[in-house]
Amino acid sequence: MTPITENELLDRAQSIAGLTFGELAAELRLSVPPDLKRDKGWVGMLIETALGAAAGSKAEQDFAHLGIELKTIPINAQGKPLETTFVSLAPLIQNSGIIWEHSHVRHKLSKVLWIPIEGERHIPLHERRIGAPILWQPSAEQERRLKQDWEELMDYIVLGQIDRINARLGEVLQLRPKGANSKALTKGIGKNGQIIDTLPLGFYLRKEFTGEILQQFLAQR
DNA sequence: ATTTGATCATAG
DNA sequence: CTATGATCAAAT
Repeated sequence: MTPITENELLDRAQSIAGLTFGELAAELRLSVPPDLKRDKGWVGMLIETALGAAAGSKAEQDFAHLGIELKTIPINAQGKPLETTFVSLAPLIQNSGIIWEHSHVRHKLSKVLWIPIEGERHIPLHERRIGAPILWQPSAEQERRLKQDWEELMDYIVLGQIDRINARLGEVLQLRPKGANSKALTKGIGKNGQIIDTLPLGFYLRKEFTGEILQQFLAQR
């Protein structure tokens, strides 16, 4: 049952707020793993299922007809993010001519339904609770910062400087490995413009940025 | 204690 | 491998 309207999606998200993972999983007849060590995406799938997102879909956004991307975000008791947020893989080849306006990062972040979830490891997984949903669109200033980082990071990639990339670059957006392990390889552009084997990289939002989003909405409540 | 780099499961 | 969903854990 996929939500037809934005309000329907929001209502459904509101209705699961306050539930524990155990309670929601029971309703959906899903089993709760002991922890997330081997099920890192379990909470995301749980929430997707509960809200009617197409499971395992390859679509650009979870609710493409609504133009909305769904993201869970683990928070501590103070409401601050415990992890960075993966956005999308970075295009390491055939990327000349790609501009911010047409980027996957911008598209995915154009409208996000954030579901804060309790993420502290001392709370048993089945007892962790789901928070109130936040429907967010980047402000002009937030998008400006995202664009600035994206352009800086893409320059490294396009100009054959992948070897100089690390997670310290970027104010709000960073590039980090995104693969099965450190042996997973993909094609990239080398120092002399040649094709090389290199680690796949993904764009991630820094915790400070997502923390700002959460605060922005807490302040208005 | 925090951040960077590494890693896990699944579908196609 | 790419893309979905992310968190783990070694290094700092």
